[in-house]
Amino acid sequence: MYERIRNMREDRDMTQPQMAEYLRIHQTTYSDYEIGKLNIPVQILDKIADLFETSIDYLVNRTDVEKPYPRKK
Amino acid sequence: MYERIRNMREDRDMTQPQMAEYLRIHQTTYSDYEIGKLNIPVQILDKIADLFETSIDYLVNRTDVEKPYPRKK
DNA sequence: GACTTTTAAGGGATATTCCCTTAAAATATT
DNA sequence: AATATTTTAAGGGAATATCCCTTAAAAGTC
Repeated sequence: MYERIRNMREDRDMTQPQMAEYLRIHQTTYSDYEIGKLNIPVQILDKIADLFETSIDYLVNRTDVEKPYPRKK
Repeated sequence: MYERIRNMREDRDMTQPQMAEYLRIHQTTYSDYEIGKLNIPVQILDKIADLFETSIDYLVNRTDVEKPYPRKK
């Protein structure tokens, strides 16, 4: 379901437990997100976009432009 | 909470019932979103970004660039 | 093939969601 | 400036979704 997030994670050689720790959630919850079993809350997408240096729009397949607009604040 | 969404809606002279109809949810649910009482699901943000011709990143205050990323597909 | 690492299924207590009714606030009309 | 109308938000509850736990299944290593 969220192929892009999975691919970007693997590109960075990160495991689901590592992602879960960064996001402060359980590994199985993270797995549920990647699979698309659960909706990913925007707060989580926000953190993942920061980590991968991209936009939420890219993560959720709204655009093919990977590079984010300048980060606010 | 989601000042930006509220402001963009008002800029377009749209009411909450109109937004709710477009999103196919109840007006009170939409109000809950704008106020920040409820988390806005990404599917809803997606539709709002389309309607306002901007990005999810802009809607949720990740960037100050209002114009949307090139739309996919 | 056993061992380790990584990912996903099953299941359940709890938290959240969404909508309903209704109230309050804002705006328009006379 | 009172009243009617429109717009927005509070309270509350049934239904749903979430998150995590345990455990199992894949995938990778020796």
